[in-house]
Amino acid sequence: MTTAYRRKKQPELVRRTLLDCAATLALEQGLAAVTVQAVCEAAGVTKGGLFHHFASKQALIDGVVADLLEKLDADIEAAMAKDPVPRGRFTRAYVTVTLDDLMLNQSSQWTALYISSLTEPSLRRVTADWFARGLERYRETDGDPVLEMVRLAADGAWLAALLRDDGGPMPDLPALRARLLAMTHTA
Amino acid sequence: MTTAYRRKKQPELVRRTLLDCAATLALEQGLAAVTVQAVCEAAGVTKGGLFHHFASKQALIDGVVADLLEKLDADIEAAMAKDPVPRGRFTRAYVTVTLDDLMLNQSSQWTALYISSLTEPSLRRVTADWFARGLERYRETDGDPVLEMVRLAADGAWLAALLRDDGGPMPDLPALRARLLAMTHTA
DNA sequence: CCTTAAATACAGACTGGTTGGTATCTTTCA
DNA sequence: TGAAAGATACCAACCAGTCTGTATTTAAGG
Repeated sequence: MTTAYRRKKQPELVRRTLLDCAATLALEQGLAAVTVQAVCEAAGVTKGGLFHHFASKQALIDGVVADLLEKLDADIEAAMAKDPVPRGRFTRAYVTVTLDDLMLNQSSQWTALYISSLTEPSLRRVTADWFARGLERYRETDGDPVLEMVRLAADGAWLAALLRDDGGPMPDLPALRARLLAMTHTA
Repeated sequence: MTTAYRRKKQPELVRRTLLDCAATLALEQGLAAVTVQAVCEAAGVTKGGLFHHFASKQALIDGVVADLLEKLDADIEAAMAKDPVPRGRFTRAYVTVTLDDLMLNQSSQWTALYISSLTEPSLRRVTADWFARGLERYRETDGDPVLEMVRLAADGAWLAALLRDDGGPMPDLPALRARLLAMTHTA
């Protein structure tokens, strides 16, 4: 870890690396494995370095979750921009973003971390707010109970993907995706 | 904690209490709050007592999850016994048990703990096995993609319920239940 | 039935290791 | 040169787990 003196200083990159390593640790070894020391080691930085960027471990975790939700927001809005039909637009974007990510990576970057965040009451609040905001913003076009059910099914698929690597059953994602999207038009 | 000498010894009840307290702690304060000391204190027992009943902390957690899945199995089989129609029977039982529990308790006994178990890779395997077993056993009557989607939606509702207490949006459960059950018949 | 001894069910202090966090120093860059 | 970036050493708190001791049950023998 004495290497960081020699390499060119890129604080923004170090910060990102710390966030990524924390997320990866949570994903691969569980939330309990996300210790400050472990994150530092994975990122090739010492504790002094980490605490220079983040005031506390909680700040680091909060940063990871904030990053996660921010990226999710951006992806959803990008998907919505391509959709000309107002009705169910948000739901389609939600389904698309969710399932496409599950299909691309055999281990979703977010899924495990997102689930982890649900176990910690403080982070639960952040996540709950995110959902409440999204629902309220698009209530007029996506308030239909059928659309709500479609989104719930996408969440369920998200959940199932968590268990995929451990031998859990996995639905046919492309077929599920097509079915859910079709339901948003017939509603 | 010197009280346990005076009170009548009921090892089976103490064991149950320890399991319940561990589950409650995970639910209300997050998985990180489930320390051996905290569980002991909540159960009115010292560490010596806890480690008399459980060989390790992991054994305690495993016991909690095993209890959870066992009860879930029993509830599902009871619901299936009342259903005369073979096709989709398992899915209907799954939906019924899941949503009825969510509707009864404002904070489901299992939900948080079940989610917590997903963050720990070792417990993830147990849960994945449970799902795989259930799916394989009832593949003939409940293998239809529509039924699968119905179960996923129930899982999604389960997830949403976790966020309910923190201000998250909550679907109309009775309506959702009716809709999902109806879909198992038209499939 | 009463006594007694083994087995069970806990109490409570203690330990080695790990945790998040801090204080201080060194290097790099503008 | 001065401020940012990071290293190193260190600490108090806390963790799971162990050890030894004590009270309570249980069961056998008389």
